[in-house]
Amino acid sequence: MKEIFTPAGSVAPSPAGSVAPSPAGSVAGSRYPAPAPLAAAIGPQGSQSPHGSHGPRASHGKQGRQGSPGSPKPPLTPTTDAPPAPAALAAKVRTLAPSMTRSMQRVAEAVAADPAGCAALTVTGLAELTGTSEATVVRTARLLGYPGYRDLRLALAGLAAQQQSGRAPSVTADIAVDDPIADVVAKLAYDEQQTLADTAANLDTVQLGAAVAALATARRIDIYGVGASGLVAQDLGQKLLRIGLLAHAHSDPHLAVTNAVQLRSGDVAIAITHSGSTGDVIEPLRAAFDHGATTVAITGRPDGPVSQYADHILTTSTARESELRPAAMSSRTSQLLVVDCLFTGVTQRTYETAAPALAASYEALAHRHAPRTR
Amino acid sequence: MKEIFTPAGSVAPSPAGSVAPSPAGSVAGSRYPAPAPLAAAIGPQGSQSPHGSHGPRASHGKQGRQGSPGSPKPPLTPTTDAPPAPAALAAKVRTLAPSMTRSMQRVAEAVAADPAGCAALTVTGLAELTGTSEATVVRTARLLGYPGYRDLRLALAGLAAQQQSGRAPSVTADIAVDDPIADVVAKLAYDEQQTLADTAANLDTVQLGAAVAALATARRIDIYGVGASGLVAQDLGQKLLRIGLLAHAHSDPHLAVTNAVQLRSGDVAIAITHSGSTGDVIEPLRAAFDHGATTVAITGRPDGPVSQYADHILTTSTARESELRPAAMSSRTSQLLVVDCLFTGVTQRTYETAAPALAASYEALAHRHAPRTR
DNA sequence: GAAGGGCCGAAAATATCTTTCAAGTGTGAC
DNA sequence: GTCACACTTGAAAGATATTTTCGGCCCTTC
Repeated sequence: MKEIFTPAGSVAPSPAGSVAPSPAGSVAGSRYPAPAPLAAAIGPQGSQSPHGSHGPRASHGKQGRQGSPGSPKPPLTPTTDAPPAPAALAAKVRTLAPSMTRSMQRVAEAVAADPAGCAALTVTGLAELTGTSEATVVRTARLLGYPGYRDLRLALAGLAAQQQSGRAPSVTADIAVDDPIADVVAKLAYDEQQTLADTAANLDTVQLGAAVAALATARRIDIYGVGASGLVAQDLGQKLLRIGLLAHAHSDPHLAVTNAVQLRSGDVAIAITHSGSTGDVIEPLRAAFDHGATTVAITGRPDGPVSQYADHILTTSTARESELRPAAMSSRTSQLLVVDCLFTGVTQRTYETAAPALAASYEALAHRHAPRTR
Repeated sequence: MKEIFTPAGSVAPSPAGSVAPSPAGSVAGSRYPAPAPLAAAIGPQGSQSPHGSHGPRASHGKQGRQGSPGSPKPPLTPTTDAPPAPAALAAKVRTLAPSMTRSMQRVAEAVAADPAGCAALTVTGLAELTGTSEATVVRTARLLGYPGYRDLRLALAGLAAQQQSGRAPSVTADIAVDDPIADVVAKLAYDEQQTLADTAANLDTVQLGAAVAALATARRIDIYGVGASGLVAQDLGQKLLRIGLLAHAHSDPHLAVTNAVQLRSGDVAIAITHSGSTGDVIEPLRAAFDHGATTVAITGRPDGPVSQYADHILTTSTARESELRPAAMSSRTSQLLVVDCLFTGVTQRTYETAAPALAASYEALAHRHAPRTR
């Protein structure tokens, strides 16, 4: 049942077809036959939205009324320019201000000054705030080119979201001791995103491809890592085991070395070390290297000692660190991305055997979860 | 419900009086004190939700025992749906999807697939499009954390505007078996970045703060996790140990339970499980809960069984998954971010002791690195 | 100073959203 | 296999919000 959502993205393009099996879907369209050209032009998102299907942005059935030529009502609505106000709302307010009455100006002013705040208000609320009436608010919305206040409000919400997202990257500062917890979350997330981007940008895909090729055909795989990198090593080991490869992550340096000397050509050894100079990891890699195994280093210091014994070097990124943000944090993020790339690449290469293995391991775990609660 | 706007209205200082006097000229809105009060007014709207509809359902098994001592937060509802989602709506849909009914899933799917299009629809229109009823649409909006459909629609409009504004996450295609390795790297990195953003956006900072407070003063900390989550548990354990806390990550369920019964008030137990229903993790948490320890759950299913025994629930994000991108991958990324936040928060709180401890552990490792080659 | 035109807001009318309630549906117990 | 139960669902009633109507007031013009 959950799989409904996995393909959601792909199914999306045809909402009417996939989502609404019932013929009722057409009702909306039939009820509001032909939105006046004005409405079509006004639709805030209407122009870009690829979903022409539910075009019936059924705001009001009487839209057609406005289209009637020679409407008795004087030029309340300047049908001349009615483009949706995307972000140029403030400019539009200024442009149209002269043609506005006093009350309308008050409304327009409030809207331009605080889109986000106004978006949270109902027509009554905005009327009270500006000391005017609902009717005036609606008139202002019309003047600004929207069918009604409802649509203006929607546009306002969009504008507010844009504005807010614009000043999002203001949290790039370092984490301070007295940062509120919300800032900590934002900064950590931002930093890790940055680390990921850096890593992806700097990762040598040729080296990666070579490492993947070696892993895919390896008879046996040993992975070395200690400390924080040890967990990454175990993560990789777990993953490779799941797709049927004979992988083992060593955290004990002595055992790692004694196992490394068993390796030979056709085997693969992977060392994970951020500093590139962790003796406990280099030693087993060297042993493996000397015995003819293909060796891979995942390190943040490609110029470090570990590279001497590595056939393929995968570079992880080094983010700025601080007292409240130890290097282990970003290096781990970076290493895990590399590990994921390795795993995915190998899975691709060995899809015939990996897919069933993955399915089997998933199956095997199912019974360990208590029955769903819903 | 009308009282929502009363604050806004009353806060606005004598609307007619202050706003009216100057009829002419500049549209400058500096005069309006509106922004702050208005923005503030949005908050209550969400949390205050007049109808305690969620309340009865999720009566978690906490017998009156509230959070840890010194927890600064008032007795708020234990449910996590406090904030009106910003832009992480797709993630929220994924997280909550399993707990939805079929009809609600259809609605959620439509919303996630085409925010812009749905924002243009009334509740009736969306109901017809998805072949459901208005009631279902409203229920879905509630489940997603909004007071009603109206607010969901507003958020949708904002989301649509953001997407269109540029940073459109267009290339969200799934990883295919025949993707070149460079694409794999790019897609994985992008997905993980997305996961981080989602997690950060949906993380309940109140719960997080409470968990941090509990950890900072804990006499002893036990962490439970198996499988992929086991590595995350160990990561957290390692980190906390480094700043001088008595933390231990258990991967053996039996030992975990036998240790859990040793815990008592003032201790903290943390369970990490993506599914929220991993028996091997729930059992020790329950034992700890029953013995009076403060319990924390880090899970992707806040409505899962594990939450019954959790004083504080930290929700991780659920990214879309596929054959080449197992759930374990994104859940791990998300969990690690939460863990990092916990760690950093605790470090802040215990800076006096944590800083020297960190320095000492760094020092202790120095000699294990071979001399740099640079 | 009076007449006319247009702005404005109160309230009615309409649309939209929310809640209630009873029927339908699947599930598990016996 | 049948029954009872709980849950889901949509239709319709009820509440709110938006739009329209209409008449009073102010300002301009002669």
